[in-house]
Amino acid sequence: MDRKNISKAVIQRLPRYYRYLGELLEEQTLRISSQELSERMHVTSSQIRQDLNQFGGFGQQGYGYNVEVLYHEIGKILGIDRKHNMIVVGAGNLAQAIANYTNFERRGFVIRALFDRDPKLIGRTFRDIPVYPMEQLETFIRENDIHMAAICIPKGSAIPVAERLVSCGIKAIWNFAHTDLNVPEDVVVENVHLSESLMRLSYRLAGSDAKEE
Amino acid sequence: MDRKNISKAVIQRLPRYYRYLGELLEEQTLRISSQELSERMHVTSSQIRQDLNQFGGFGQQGYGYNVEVLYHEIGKILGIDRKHNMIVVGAGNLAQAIANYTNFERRGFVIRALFDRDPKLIGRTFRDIPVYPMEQLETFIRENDIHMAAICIPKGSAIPVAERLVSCGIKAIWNFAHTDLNVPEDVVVENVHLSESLMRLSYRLAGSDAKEE
DNA sequence: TAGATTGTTAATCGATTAACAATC
DNA sequence: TAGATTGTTAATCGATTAACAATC
Repeated sequence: MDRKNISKAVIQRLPRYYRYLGELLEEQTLRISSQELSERMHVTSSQIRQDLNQFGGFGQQGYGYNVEVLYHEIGKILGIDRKHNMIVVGAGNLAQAIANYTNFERRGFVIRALFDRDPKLIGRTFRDIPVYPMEQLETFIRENDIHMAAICIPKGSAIPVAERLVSCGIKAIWNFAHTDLNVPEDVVVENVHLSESLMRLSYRLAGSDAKEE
Repeated sequence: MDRKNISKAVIQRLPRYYRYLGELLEEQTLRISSQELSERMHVTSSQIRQDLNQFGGFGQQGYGYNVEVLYHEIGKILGIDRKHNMIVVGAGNLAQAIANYTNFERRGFVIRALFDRDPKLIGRTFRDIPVYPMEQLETFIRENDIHMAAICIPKGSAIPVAERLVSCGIKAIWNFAHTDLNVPEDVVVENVHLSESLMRLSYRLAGSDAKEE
């Protein structure tokens, strides 16, 4: 499957399909048509069929899609059919929130350690996940088959930390620091810029006020 | 200014412009051309000019843009020239992270209270922000001019909580629960679905592996 | 004035939707 | 077989980029 030409817009939507299919699975729904799913998700059925067909013909004419099959196929596409060993740089509130959230682990994302420079945090554990000093970052990554890292530290140190992560082979960075990272082509970065998200909300709030008047 | 026809793509980029202009301001840069800014931000200069012109002619031919003026203009557009009173529903790790992050307040987003149903959390404070019981939600919102709320609770209770928020006049919801909310037209929702963000990272990681081979 | 750079129109590119033949 | 619904092509719509006249 050549993923190079899958558009960003489709990838953006893929996890949402996965979530809705998971809900259908819990409701023990066996099959669903693009039409029914489109009503639930508030998107067009055309888009659903178009999106899914980027990856293969998962449906069946006259029947629709088998919920369980489609759920697992999308899971495979998203790479959550395998285990991902992760670390989190930073051990503050946000890092703790991520460490304590058990659902990531259910999806195959296993957090092996947190790293912080604060001596008060080093040695503590969250759900049995230990906090180590920053000095041990590289060694731990190399010795524990880690290939994903979350950055949950203030923006000032995020860029040098990203460089350290890249230098010891990390290929995917989940970046919560309020800055853009500059990484080599073969490293992927997913930014979660919360301030920007909040500003977009505030923009739209201002806009909806204006329209009311 | 008619905001109805501003495209989603532009709004998505607006806070990022704001961030870069803030950095330029800190560096005491007085003026910047769309060309220079495009190199810093890795977007086309054409897009920058096109985007900014949706809101007005902030630049000057032959000169470029005055950094300070543009910074404040975008701030106004984003609605961060005024104060927004917020509450956070939930007082767990994620809510604490949000409460402790002082930068939101610097942008005008003032968190007035957290709400939780856990008696162990009620009465605690984070940066002087108190945690109240869920029963006081409506009264507090009505009496303290709150018009934004963050939802940081498990998905099971997110939908009824959103309904309670809407019923007492909340017009903007920052939703961290892993579910979609169904709200009236005049209420805006900004979703932060962390699991989905992580899955997109994992998808791209898998894709970059494939390309290497 | 000459040079620089915006604002804006036109051209291109990509994404979404509509339509329908294929097929279960 | 008849009905339903996909997979896929074509049409539409929107967003990005290129180009350049306007203008500081």
